[in-house]
Amino acid sequence: MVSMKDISLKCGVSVATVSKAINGHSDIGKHTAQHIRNVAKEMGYLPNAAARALKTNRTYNLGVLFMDKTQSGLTHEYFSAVLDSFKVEAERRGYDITFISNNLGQYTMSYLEHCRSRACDGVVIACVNFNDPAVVELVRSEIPVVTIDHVFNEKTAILSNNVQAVKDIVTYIYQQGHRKIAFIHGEDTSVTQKRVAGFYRTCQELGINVPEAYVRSALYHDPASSAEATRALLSLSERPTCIMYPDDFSFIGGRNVIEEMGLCIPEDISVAGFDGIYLSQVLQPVLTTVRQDTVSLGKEAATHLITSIEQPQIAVIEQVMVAGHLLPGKSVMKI
Amino acid sequence: MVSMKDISLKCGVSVATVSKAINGHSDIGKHTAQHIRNVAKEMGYLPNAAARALKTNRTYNLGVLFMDKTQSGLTHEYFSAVLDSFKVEAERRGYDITFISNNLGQYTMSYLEHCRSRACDGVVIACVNFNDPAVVELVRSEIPVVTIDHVFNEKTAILSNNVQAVKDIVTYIYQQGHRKIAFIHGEDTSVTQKRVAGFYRTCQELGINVPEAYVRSALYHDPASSAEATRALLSLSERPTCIMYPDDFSFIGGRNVIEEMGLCIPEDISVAGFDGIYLSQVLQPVLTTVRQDTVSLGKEAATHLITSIEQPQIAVIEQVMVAGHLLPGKSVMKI
DNA sequence: CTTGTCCTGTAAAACGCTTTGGGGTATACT
DNA sequence: AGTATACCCCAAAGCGTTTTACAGGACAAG
Repeated sequence: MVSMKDISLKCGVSVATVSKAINGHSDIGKHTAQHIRNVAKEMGYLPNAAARALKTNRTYNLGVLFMDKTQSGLTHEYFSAVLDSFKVEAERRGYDITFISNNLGQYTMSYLEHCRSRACDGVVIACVNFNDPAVVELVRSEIPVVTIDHVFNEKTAILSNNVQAVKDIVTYIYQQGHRKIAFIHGEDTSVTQKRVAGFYRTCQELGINVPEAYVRSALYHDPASSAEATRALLSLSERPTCIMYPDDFSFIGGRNVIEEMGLCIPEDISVAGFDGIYLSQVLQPVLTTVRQDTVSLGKEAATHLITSIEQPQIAVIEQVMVAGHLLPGKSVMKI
Repeated sequence: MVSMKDISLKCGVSVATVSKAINGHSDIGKHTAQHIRNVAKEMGYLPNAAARALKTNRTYNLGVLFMDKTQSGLTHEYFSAVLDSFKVEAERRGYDITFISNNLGQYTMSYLEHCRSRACDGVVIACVNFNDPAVVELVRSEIPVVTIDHVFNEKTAILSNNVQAVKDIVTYIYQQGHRKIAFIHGEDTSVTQKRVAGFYRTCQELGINVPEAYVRSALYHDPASSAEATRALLSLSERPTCIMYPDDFSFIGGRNVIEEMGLCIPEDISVAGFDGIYLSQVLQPVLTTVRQDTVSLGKEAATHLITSIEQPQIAVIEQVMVAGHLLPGKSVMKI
């Protein structure tokens, strides 16, 4: 590996000069600086990230804490999409990303310790159990953090506007003429709470009565539990005319039950999903759902994190709302 | 951040001694070593990865090159699953993982340059265009590399046994009594070639005649193209009794067409997928498919990569086959 | 001619760690 | 007692950068 020393030798200048030339400091003559840069490129010079990090305490490395109960936030399409967008923006700004975990080799280290040992410049947290003490420790630390879909008072949060999204889709369903709308929600998280609240409030605003039996609990990303909830809803004496699912994927479970009972979507029963994943748009009929803007979520997260790293003075703790986007589909019938 | 120097001061020994004690070198007295380790833990010491890397030229960082045409290998369930398993094994062995891309900030650097600048100890490559000169450059470099689902002569490859997998599922379909089996394959890649070859060979071994019209081309992960292929197959004068799809997800497109034509799976037409993703197992009827063992693929990749890093003398360039696993499902009818 | 100022460039220290090459001290062996 | 042998431990160099403090020269102003 060619180092600054090699360049300095070839150019007949000191390493200090090389460093400054490469980093564009102003106290090196234009001519010399350009020459040094040319030679550097020619020799295939690459900055040694470790050395730079050691000296400056900046690694240009962002930590990513992504994990769900099954230990794999990665296989969840919504989160992979957010992560992917985060990655793109981070790289555009010159940052690499590294996964944070709590066990490296024989060591068992906390998330915070892992970040510190790798000297991450900042961390994005999503898709984890936000009550985990190890997560809380990280959030309370001195390391810049942004969270996705969860608010901690001390750090910036990027939030999908779940309340608005639910409102939009419920309103749409209402406009299609539905008055008996059932809502299957996921397990208890802050996101779920927002959605449930949004559902009740919107119904109230629209003057829809919501029988207790119309609101049921299931699990995210788990068609089986949604299937069960669907079965319960369809066996009510007063059936809903439209069922909303925790997410597009879970809907598959509901769909199975509906077909099993010989009912047709949307003629006999209307349905709606949440997330707007690829799958939802290739189903027949196309699922009515609301797309979470994963691209913006990831990008906003990266932007805010990097700002709070590079310009701590202007960085503000805030909650950034990212709007969803209704995808009408064909699964809610006009009645 | 507490450093070895702080510990050395507190313990009244030299930093050299601290380093050796912490790294378990044998030439430090048992008693002293233990004491130093205790103090280190007590003071919350964490090794500085950058300093260590600078000195030893080992970062305990593995590069991951994952990307498809849409710039996001991440949102592809098969690859995310492989990556996730890779990550788990790498972390267990004490390695972090970092994504490799070709643009960091204003710099545009090749993959190889990126790896070198970050001093990755090794790289795993999957889900990319293996003809890309930048990828080839990386593969030909001095950096340890393993590839997934593609063979380069100079590096170890981890391969899902596509030939065997196709053979297994075709044989199963045959045993269910089918003789008119159609095969929709994905775009032309080495994986596709293996599968197509496996299909033809198995059919030949079983004595099945395969009309040219029964083998059709579509795209991976693209229900629309599979839908089209399905339409073509179903409009043949001599319809196949079973259709095999490029992957489980694409099958959704075929399924739509089949339902649209008022046909039932599997009574009127049998179908089979490939991959064994979660979705395939929650569809009704459960899809007959072959699960690619993503966990083993990721784990093997990590294991081989780390071995070739840590024990270059015993590491051998080889092709590791990972067997698939038939999931019979209910979508192929006994006839 | 002196002083001050700008402009370029340099020397050297420091970041935190690992490792080489001894150097003491105690124990064992002649 | 003298010498060899372990056994512990240390000093210092060096990994590739960045940065501070400063030096030399040119030039303008006084």
